[in-house]
Amino acid sequence: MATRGRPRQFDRIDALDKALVLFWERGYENTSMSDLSNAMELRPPSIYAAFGSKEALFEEVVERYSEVYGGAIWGDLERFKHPRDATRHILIATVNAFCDETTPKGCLIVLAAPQTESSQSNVTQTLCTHRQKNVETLKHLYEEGLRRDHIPRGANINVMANYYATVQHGMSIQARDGMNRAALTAVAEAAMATWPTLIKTSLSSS
Amino acid sequence: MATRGRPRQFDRIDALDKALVLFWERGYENTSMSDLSNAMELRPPSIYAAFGSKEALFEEVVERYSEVYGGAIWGDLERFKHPRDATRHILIATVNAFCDETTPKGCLIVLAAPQTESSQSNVTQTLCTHRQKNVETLKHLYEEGLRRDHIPRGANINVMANYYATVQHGMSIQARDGMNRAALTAVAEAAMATWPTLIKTSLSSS
DNA sequence: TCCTTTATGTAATGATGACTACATAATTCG
DNA sequence: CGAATTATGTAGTCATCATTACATAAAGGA
Repeated sequence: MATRGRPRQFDRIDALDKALVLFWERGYENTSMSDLSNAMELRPPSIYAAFGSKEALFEEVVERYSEVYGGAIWGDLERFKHPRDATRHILIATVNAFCDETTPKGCLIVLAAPQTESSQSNVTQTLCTHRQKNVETLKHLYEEGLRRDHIPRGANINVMANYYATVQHGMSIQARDGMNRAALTAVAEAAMATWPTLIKTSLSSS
Repeated sequence: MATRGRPRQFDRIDALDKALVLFWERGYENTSMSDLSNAMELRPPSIYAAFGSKEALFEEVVERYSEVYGGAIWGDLERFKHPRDATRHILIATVNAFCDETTPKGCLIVLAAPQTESSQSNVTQTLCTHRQKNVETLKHLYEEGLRRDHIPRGANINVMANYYATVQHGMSIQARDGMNRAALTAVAEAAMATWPTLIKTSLSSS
């Protein structure tokens, strides 16, 4: 894009990834521009020139997080023939991601900002939207399962999607609170044990 | 205690409850002393005289929240003969609490502060401890169930406690994200549908 | 009544927050 | 080379944060 002028003296993606780790560890509010400046090894004007503002930087961090870390969980679900297998993969990949020793525990999308009830900031809106997107992904997965007769007609796929999303969100809290891989795996297996009952339409509501 | 001196001109509990609502809605970091001063209708010196500091005020808020709102969920579980019924009560009472139109959605203990990975503040420590306490309560409930043969020997009660705690934590996120009562109830029922499988010791790990 | 004690209100205080003005450096274009 | 353009570093700006100094008010004890 910009071919004129002094070239940027740092790798934009490298810097973004350093900001990502910081936001992931500490959350949005608890990470200051001063912290970011230190971690990214950049002076504030360079950060502002490259990313615009703290909020815009965070938005980019969330996008990158979705691609890099979300991809391992939500990407390429088509390879699973059965939606049950896809769901199990989602939960197990979640455990793997949340317990990776080289990254902060739990999910940035869930943990980076407390949801304020009133006067929603852009940051909380962004995170909420991303969480909703995952619920939608689950719904589409189960709609496809209905179409292919892997899930019986009459099963409440909204409930199914909400249920597995709820478990996954809860796992972020637990992982950050220190629950280990074995325990989280057991929780994932427990959630999968519900599958046969869940698809049997016995449950009410939307 | 203090019988001498000018008497306090406000109700300490009233003021605490007003602070509670604010912290519940906005979280710890997003609530300033200025906000609190307005909501509590007190000047900062009165707040500091009565509560010590923002952090100490928050600690008291968490205690009161546990008593008032936690009590409806975790209190008096002995009245249930079967741990399954107690667990169902916990989840349904959770839905009722999270969807009460007169209070903020979800749980203060889960939502009031993002868990920072490194350099844990006192606030995040306090909240983490309270969450762990709930897991312990579930464990004791299931230990008692084992003793009374309501849960078969060999069932992994740690997994059970972790699982239901995870679902409950996830429900906070979902409630704050806007999930309605019907949908949350369905999630609670889905979680209860796992019970028969959960007690059948088929699941591994701790 | 006067002294001690505690509470309140006004108005700071110092720290830290996000962000930027400005001078300088490094590049491309003509 | 010189002009235009973009990036960087220094050193700020202004707002807001939690907290408090100080003067005053309201109570009990002697």
